[in-house]
Amino acid sequence: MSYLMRGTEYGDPAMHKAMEDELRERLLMAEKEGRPLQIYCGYDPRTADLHIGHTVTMRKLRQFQELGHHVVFLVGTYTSLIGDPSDKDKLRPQLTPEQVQQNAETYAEQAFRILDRNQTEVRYNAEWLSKLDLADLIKLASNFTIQQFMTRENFRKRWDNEEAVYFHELFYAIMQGYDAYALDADVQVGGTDQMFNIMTAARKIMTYFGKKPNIGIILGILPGTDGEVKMSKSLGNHIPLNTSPEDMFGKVMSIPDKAMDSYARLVTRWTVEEIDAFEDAIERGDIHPRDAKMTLAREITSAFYGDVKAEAAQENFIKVFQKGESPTNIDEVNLTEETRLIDLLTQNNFVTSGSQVRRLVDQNGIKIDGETIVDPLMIITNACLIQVGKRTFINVEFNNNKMD
RNA sequence: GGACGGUUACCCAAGUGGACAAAGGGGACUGACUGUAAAUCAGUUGGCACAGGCCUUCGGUGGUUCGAAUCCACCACCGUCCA
Repeated sequence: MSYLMRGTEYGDPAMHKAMEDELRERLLMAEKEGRPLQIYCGYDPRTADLHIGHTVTMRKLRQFQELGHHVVFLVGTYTSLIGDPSDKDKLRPQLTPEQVQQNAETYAEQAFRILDRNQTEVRYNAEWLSKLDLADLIKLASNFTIQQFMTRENFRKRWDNEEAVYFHELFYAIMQGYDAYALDADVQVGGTDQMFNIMTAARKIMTYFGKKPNIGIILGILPGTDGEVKMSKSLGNHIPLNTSPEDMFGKVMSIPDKAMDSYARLVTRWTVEEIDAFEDAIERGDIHPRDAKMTLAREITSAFYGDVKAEAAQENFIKVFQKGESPTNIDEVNLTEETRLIDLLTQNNFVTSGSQVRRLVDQNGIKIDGETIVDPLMIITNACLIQVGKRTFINVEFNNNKMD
C-alpha cells in the first residue's frame, strides 16, 4: 500500500487518507471479484520528445503492473487536436490527425522503456470522445457548477489576476472525466496539476453514470535540473529520454542536493524502505551527498539504459570529473587538411556559432592536449585532443591521403 | 458592435524618439573553488569579423524622422471592460 501511495501529493492529509482507504477497499473488492484493477493515465501527444518528468506517472503505472493490475496507456488524440490552453500565448499550430498519431506512437515507444509492453493496453480517446454529441456534452456539463471550477486554484489565480480563463478549458476536465468513465477506471494516475480533473471531474462523471468513482493517485511534480521549477523542455532544465547514458548520468549529478529527495521518490524503482533509508542516510550524514547523488544517478540511468550502460556512465563520470581524465567515448573528427579551430568546431556542430567559440576561448574554456587555447583562429595541423568546456571531448585525426 | 490595453531574446519581464544588441530575474554556458556538472563567488549569454567595426533582431507591412523597440497608418493575433 505504501508502495502505491509513494510520491503522492494531495496537499491535504484528509484527502490522502481518503484515497488510501478507498484504494485499500477497492483492492479487496477486486480481489474478491477475482479481477485486476483498471489503472489509467492520460498523455498528451502534442510533443514526442519526452523527458524524465513525463515518466513519473509511468513509473507509478509500472508499479501497479508489477502487482498484476491492468494498465491503460491513454493517448489524448482527441484532446490534443484542440490544443492546450496552458501555453495560450504560443502560436500553436493545429496538429493534423496524422501528426498526432505519429507522435502518439513515438510517445508510447519511449514509454515502453518503463512500462511492460505486454501488459499495457494503449487506447486513444478519440475513440469515444468523437462520438459524443452536443446534447451529451451539455448533460455532462450539467454536473458542474461554475463555482466548482472557480475554486480550482489554477482558475482562481488567473481569475484574480484578470488573466484569461477559456471556456473550452472547462471541457478538458469533462473530457478527462469521460475518459475515466469510458475506461471503467478504478484508479487514475496524474500530477498535481491534474488534481481537479481527476478528483472532481472524473469522480463526478463516473458517479453520474452510476459507476464507482475512480481513485486518484496524485503525484508530485518533478523539478528540473535547477531544482526549483518543474521540469520542462522550454525552460531548458529537462533531462531528455533520448540522450546518452553519460549525459543522463551527468545531468542527474547536476541537480542541487536539495532536489535529491524528489528524484528518489519520483523517478527511481526503489521501494519505500529504500527511499527512506536513502533519505535518512543523507540527513544523518552517513553518506556523502556526492555519493548519494551518484547512487541516484546510477539508478535513474540504469532504469532507462540498463545496468551495464549505467555502470559505464558512472565510471566515465568518475574518470572525467573526479580524476579529470578524458572520457571513454570521445567524438572523432577526421581532417584531411589543416583547419582553423573555429571552423572545426562550428562545422561539426560542436558549438552553435563562431562567436560562441570566441567566447569560450575568452573564458579559457577550450583546451588542446591539455593546453588552454588563447587564439580561436589557431590552425590545427596535427592529431590532437580538443576539450570544449567540461563535457565535450574531440579526438582529431588526420587522414593524410593528401595527394599533393 | 464600442472603449481601452497587450505582442520584446531560451522563459518571465523592463524599456515609450538618440548613450539600445536592448535593464532585471530565471534558465543555460564558462571559470575559480570544491564534495560533483552540489553549494558559493566571478564572468558569458544575436550573428559575422584579427581588429577598428559591420550586419540582423523588440508581432507583420508600410510611413514620419538625420535617427524608431519607442511616433503614425494599416493588418494579424491576444486580453480586459461595456453592450
